[in-house]
Amino acid sequence: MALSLQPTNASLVDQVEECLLSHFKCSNLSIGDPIPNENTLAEELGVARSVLRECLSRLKMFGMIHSRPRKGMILAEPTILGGMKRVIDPRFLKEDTVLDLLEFRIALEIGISADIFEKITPEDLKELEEIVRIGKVIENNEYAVSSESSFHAKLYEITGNKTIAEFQDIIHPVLTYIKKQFRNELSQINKRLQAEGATASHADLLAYLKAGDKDGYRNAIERHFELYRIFMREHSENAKE
Amino acid sequence: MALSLQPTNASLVDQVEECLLSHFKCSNLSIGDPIPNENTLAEELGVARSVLRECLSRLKMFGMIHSRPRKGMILAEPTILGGMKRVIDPRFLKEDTVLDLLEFRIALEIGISADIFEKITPEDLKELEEIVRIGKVIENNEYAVSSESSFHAKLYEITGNKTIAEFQDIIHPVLTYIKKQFRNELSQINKRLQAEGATASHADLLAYLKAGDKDGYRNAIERHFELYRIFMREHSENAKE
DNA sequence: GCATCTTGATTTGTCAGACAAATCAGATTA
DNA sequence: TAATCTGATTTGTCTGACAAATCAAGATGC
Repeated sequence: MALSLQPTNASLVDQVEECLLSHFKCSNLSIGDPIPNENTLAEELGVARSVLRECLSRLKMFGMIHSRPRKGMILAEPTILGGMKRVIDPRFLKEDTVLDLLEFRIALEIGISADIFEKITPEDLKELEEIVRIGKVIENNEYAVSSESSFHAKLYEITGNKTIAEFQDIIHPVLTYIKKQFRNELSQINKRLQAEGATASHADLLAYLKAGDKDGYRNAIERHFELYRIFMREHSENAKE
Repeated sequence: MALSLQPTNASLVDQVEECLLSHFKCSNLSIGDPIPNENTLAEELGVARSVLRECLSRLKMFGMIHSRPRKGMILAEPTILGGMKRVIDPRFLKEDTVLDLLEFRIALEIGISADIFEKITPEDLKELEEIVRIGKVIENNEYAVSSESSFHAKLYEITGNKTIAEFQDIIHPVLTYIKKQFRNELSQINKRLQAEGATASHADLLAYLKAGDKDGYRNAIERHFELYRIFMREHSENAKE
């Protein structure tokens, strides 16, 4: 084991982090393998245990290292979005970033259309029907928000892709924030769209899913999000002035 | 300021992290605002400075806190994907996760089609042309990989969405890993697809972009990734057996 | 001989205190 | 008034200590 820090002007913790990560990458360690104890690592790196522990603490945040007293530390699979979850909060982010995330999320949901059609089962359709049914019953109610989110969460779940599903879950607070923060603008645009008959409800989406109409669905899901697309366009134009 | 830790069985650092984050969320602090110095914070939380520093170190990793000697610490906007960047490496991840990321990335790129058509400029088209031209010249060369990635990076850039562009950048090593790791399977599938004429090259995609043919582009981009879709399908079927 | 208990060692988790380096504010001096 | 010096403050790093948990092995009792 050759752990040596590159001389930079970065803090020791940053250097140690980089060194440890690259060491783990190169040393063919796999998940579950034990790693040396803190004193050994600190000594080999030539830093104090406190510095090493700050670095280990970062890695533990990602689930990349598990530690138990006396048992020592082992490598584990990092939860890719685990760290992100902590800092994604509209209160921490600039408006630009929040809108970027909205666009990100919409693009992702449109992009999974093909995956959905490939993997959807009759059971999934039943669940979606139930969600839509409940959503209609409690329309204009506070619970409509929960129905809204369960519908989309279910779509993500159908892909069978844990990372995508987790992403949708993490980004959820951003969406509720946007809906609340820009309620007036959104509602105005929505009225215009509904007057034109250019909207697509969950029921419409479900109908295309049941019919197996992939192209129909794809157009509908784009219409479903057209509200936000227009909002973002108008909002960025207003911001320019 | 009322910083109190909830009694749990989590480590002190985890508790402090949660407490600090929720405190920052609730206390209407905005970007650039100074936060108390380490000794004060540690005292108010009732923990040692080392524990607090482990927590601050985590937050610094996300760029959420900037600190300079003597000047103290200030709040900053976290870089959402900053932490992710460090741990996304195929060597750390299980195969399932790597394939999830591939699917994630493909879905995202398909999903941004509408955004691209909305925002693309003549200059963008010129750049894409140049990238495609270079890619053809050096076909079957090691530099083809670099052309491949610049083409897609450019597409992401056109969206004007920093978060999406950064995501593409971060996930890039995963793709090169997959191409290398599953070269044989991919090449077999590719031959079959090319025999059927079911592929779509960068030149094809560019042609649709230049023609402003949105539907054509969308179909082409799906064909462009069909190779990976088939691979994932076959791979997961093989894994079942 | 076997099961149980005790003891000691190891490792992480937490704490306390110290000093260096950088930087700022204010006093001092030319 | 301008430049310099001094001291204080804050982060960055180091050292040492102890508690708690756990495991291994030896000791003890039957």
